[in-house]
Amino acid sequence: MTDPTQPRRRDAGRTRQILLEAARTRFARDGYAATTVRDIAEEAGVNVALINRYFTSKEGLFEACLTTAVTDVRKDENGVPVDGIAEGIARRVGGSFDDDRLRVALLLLLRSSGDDRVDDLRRSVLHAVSEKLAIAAGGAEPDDAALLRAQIVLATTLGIVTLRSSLGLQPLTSATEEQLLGPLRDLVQAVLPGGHPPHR
Amino acid sequence: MTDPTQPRRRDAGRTRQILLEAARTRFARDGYAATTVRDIAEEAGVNVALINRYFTSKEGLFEACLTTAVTDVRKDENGVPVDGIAEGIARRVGGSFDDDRLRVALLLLLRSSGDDRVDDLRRSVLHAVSEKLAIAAGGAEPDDAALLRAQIVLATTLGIVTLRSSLGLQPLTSATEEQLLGPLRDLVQAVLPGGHPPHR
DNA sequence: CTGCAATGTCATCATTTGTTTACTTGTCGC
DNA sequence: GCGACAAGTAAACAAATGATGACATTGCAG
Repeated sequence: MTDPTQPRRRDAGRTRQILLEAARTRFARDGYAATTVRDIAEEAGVNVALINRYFTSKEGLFEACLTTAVTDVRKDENGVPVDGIAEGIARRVGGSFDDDRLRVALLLLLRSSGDDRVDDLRRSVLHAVSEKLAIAAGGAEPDDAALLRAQIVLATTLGIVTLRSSLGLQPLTSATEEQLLGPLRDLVQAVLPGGHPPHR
Repeated sequence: MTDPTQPRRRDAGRTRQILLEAARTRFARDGYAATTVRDIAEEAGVNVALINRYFTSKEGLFEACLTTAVTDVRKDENGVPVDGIAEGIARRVGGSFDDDRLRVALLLLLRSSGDDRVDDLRRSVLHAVSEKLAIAAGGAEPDDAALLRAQIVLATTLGIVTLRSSLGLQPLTSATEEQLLGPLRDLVQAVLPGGHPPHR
């Protein structure tokens, strides 16, 4: 009675991936504590016990999600041209749906499970991102002032993603990539060194 | 055996306030789901059952917290001069400890309990803030483009508060109000109308 | 085909969490 | 003082949650 057209098999790696995917979206959207393992299992269409089988615990699953998010962000960093920082941010926060994975990754970096070690990971990744940003804008090894400016731009990016995805604030949420580009260009040019002279 | 020097009395209003205060900080720091009523009661030094007595439920307590946050934000809006927007933001996100109440209020506006009605409140308040900001910058009734720019500045503000309080990202977290002022002045002047010409 | 390891399911457990109920203690008008 | 009501306490409950172990099923090596 089983459908022979479907190549459905018992594949541990596949269900592991499905679980990871479901967990990523739920953790990113609702946060760690508000997401139950049963929620994740149901969204994945998978038995609850498999979470503990493949990831030891809810904590372990969250850490695995964060690891994939870190990978996504790191991979994305490499595609950043020295110029076009504003364009990159606009695409990342407002881009089409197929870029949604990166937005989920960014949201995940804002979620905490309470585990100190995992929090250190989040912090270090965001710090690395701001460094890359500062270098892309300024060139050389950035000092604290340049890093601070880069982190302010990063704060803008994360703030926009948050307000769009979890608040639905209008018109920000409906703004297209093109509509975001103008303001973001002004912002990046003014805040990061390399544009207009920073101090008057 | 009770200490007569202490004017300690059974004061319903007082314990209600203590509960509210404790709940505000916990909800703002850890989020709704991650905060238990027992946590709040312990931090307040008060019996758990009193939460339900005075606020009906955990939801009710959260709503009360949000109401105080809304009041704080609304009150703060009035003190905003038409110029000095950047100065205001710098003071709000990086100001001395006695201004901490407003930062807690801003964080609370980012926390969700899952209740749609309360979420509408959060949304409407943030929308009102961005409107005030757009008007302070542009003068007249803002169109969508001006509103969008104001909301981007708001996103920056909320992003900075988040990265400082819940991530401890350095050097952003240690930056003083004065150190934040420069970049924020550049940012506000470039993003909001009224500074340099917005489109080149 | 057959055994056996891998994969998945089911039932259940111990805690935690929000809430309620019955009770005790303090406060204040009289 | 005293009694009635307000304020606070303690115990307990039901539901939810993360986790576990025994059992079933699949699929592949031999």
